[in-house]
Amino acid sequence: MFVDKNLGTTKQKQQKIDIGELEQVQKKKVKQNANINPYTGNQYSGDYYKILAVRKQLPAWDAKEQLFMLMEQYQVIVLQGETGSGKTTQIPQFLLEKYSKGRGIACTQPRRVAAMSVAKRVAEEMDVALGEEVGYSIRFEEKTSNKTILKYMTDGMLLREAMHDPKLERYSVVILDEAHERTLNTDILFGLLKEIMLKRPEDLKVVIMSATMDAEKFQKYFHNAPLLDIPGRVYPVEIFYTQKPEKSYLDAAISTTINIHAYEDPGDILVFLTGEEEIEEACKKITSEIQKLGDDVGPVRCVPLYSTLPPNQQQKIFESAPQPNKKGVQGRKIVVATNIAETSITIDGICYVVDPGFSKQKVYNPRLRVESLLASPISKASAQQRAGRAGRTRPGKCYRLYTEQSFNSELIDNTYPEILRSNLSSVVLQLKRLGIDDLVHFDFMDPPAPETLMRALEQLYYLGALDEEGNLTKFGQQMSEFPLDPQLSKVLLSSKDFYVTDEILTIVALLSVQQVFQRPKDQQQQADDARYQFVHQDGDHITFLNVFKSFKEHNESSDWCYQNFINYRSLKSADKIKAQLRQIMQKQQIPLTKTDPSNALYYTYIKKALIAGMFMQTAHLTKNGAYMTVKDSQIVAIHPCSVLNHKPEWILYQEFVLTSKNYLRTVTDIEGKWLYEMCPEYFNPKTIKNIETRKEFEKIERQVLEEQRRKPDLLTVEQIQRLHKDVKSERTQSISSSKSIQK
DNA sequence: GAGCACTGC
Repeated sequence: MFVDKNLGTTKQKQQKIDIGELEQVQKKKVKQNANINPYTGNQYSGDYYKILAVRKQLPAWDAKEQLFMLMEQYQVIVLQGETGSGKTTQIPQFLLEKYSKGRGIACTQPRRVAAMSVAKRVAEEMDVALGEEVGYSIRFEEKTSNKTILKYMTDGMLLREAMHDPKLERYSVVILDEAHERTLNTDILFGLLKEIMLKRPEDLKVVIMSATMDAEKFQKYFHNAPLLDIPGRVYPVEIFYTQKPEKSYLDAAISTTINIHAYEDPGDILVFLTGEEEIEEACKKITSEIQKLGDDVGPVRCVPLYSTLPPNQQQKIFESAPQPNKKGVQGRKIVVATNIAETSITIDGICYVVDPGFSKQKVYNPRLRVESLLASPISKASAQQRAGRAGRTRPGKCYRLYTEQSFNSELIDNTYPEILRSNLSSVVLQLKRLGIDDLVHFDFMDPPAPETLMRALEQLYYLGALDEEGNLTKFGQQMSEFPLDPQLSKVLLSSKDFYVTDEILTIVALLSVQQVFQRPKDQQQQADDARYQFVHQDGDHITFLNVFKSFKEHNESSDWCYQNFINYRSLKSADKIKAQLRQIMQKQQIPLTKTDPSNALYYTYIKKALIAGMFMQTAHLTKNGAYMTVKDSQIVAIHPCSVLNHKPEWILYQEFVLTSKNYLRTVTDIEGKWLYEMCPEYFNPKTIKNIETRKEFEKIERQVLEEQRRKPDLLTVEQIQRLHKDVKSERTQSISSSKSIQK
């Protein structure tokens, strides 16, 4: 039972006692009749005993007594177990026997599917209905009830809960699973739980569960917590290295794969590459090269696997190897995948792994405020994980396309945790919201660079989420309620001042999903033609809005999407996100306001609302025809995928991508004057490095001052309000604050 | 006229 934190103390005590008594009664019952499920009071089904017999074979069962012993003595323990040990399914069930008095047990997972599928499995094992005693909680789907005592959830979800239940009082045990993955959310939870444990020494236990690497680091971080080691159940994997470094890992991967196919025993192959383009090329080459070998080698089914592949194509990796050829030579399945096959998707029957040693990784440059993707060498832990994929069903082999020496001396032990590779404005806002004021002294397992934290604080200050002292403002608190980048939260909260909440909800939702437009390689022209009908000359943001409106007019038809090269899944998910965001707006009593699309200023309002949050991401066209970002003076170009076919003097951009050049992706035509009017402090000409841009702002400054002298009361937001006499005028906080800035 | 690893609220 998850205790509602709003319950009065007496009531809470009362409830706990009741449950305690209930358990006593249940225990007696169990003694009387071992066939009764203590959680439901029903008789166990036949399946229960069958599953129980299998469960008892899992290595986790041998550790049960030791687990209880350690839990008795310590508040936090580290549990290390390989795949196949049963830790994710069994440990939480063991803990239910002792630690669910009056409160629940939470077990976090980095991914939604894992939370869902594990919950389903455990409900079966416990012989209860999913969503009753055992449930799960992920974004858009809460499958729990007031009976739920064990809840699997995404780490992000637990963090959300912490915002409204700062001591996580609903839980008696919190288990952080897959801790070695070091997701952003898990890392924040580490620090948070460390603080909460101090406040709840008697009634909170914490279990950190991880694969083999890193256990020592976790132990040390949690005040030398004890380690419980559970052996895995995996088959040995033989590792091979190359004698010399390879010139091209792609070529080497292809030829190694062909050699395995030609000379090794039957068994499927998994090849790791870095991205879509490489994977498609490799699949094509492998297939054609093997065909050239004729009937002496077996037929192959070579399938690509990456996340942006549509689900029906992803399913192909589960199809079996082709039938033997006419000479009777066995067929083989070859999966060529990104890192998605390292953690997220498990394919049975893989016996050979080809590991070139690279993956695309996010890197963050705080000085340029740019996140980019870079193909980089993997870590030892990652290489180990990849090799392990060959030993899930029988002994396997792993071919590493680098030398043993480079494995030992060049690969780092563990991939840098995400928190060291990301823009942290969202994280900082969350921490502030969780009541952590002193970020510099917050106990991060790996503290981010001070410059990254400074950048985040600075950005949040400019957005109005923090005051001069770095304290969370009321506005910042509102921003933190949204599952969005702080900049987009600001856009959304500002949209009501410009009477375009619905339009902005749509745009923000679409910006949160990937790939609105499809552009298959063999139909690029058709895709571009189809896209043309949605194009709005002001740019990509409003073009997105047009797509969504059209999608709705066509009753969310998937056929219509297919015919128009629109990603149906993305739009459906944007629709869900939009509903969730609208709900959060309503919950915070932000008025939903609107403008008639025929109003001459309709698009101006939309663009001004975008500027309200995105003003830090703007660029100015210089005389030589190149764009320069307004504040950092970086030379940039509009990405060719943008619908903008002219070069406006000022643009707002959503994303800065560093590939062959500095590109701005998702771009909209704006006016320099609006920038100055809306954020005069930020665009004060004295702060602008580039001379041309500075001179422009000086011109604008003079112009605006002149206008204000003539009509001292004229304010942008008020102008708008006058046009909306029908809408009840409401002096909100942000209107008055933008007024005070302008004076 | 270029190209998006993977998650998540």
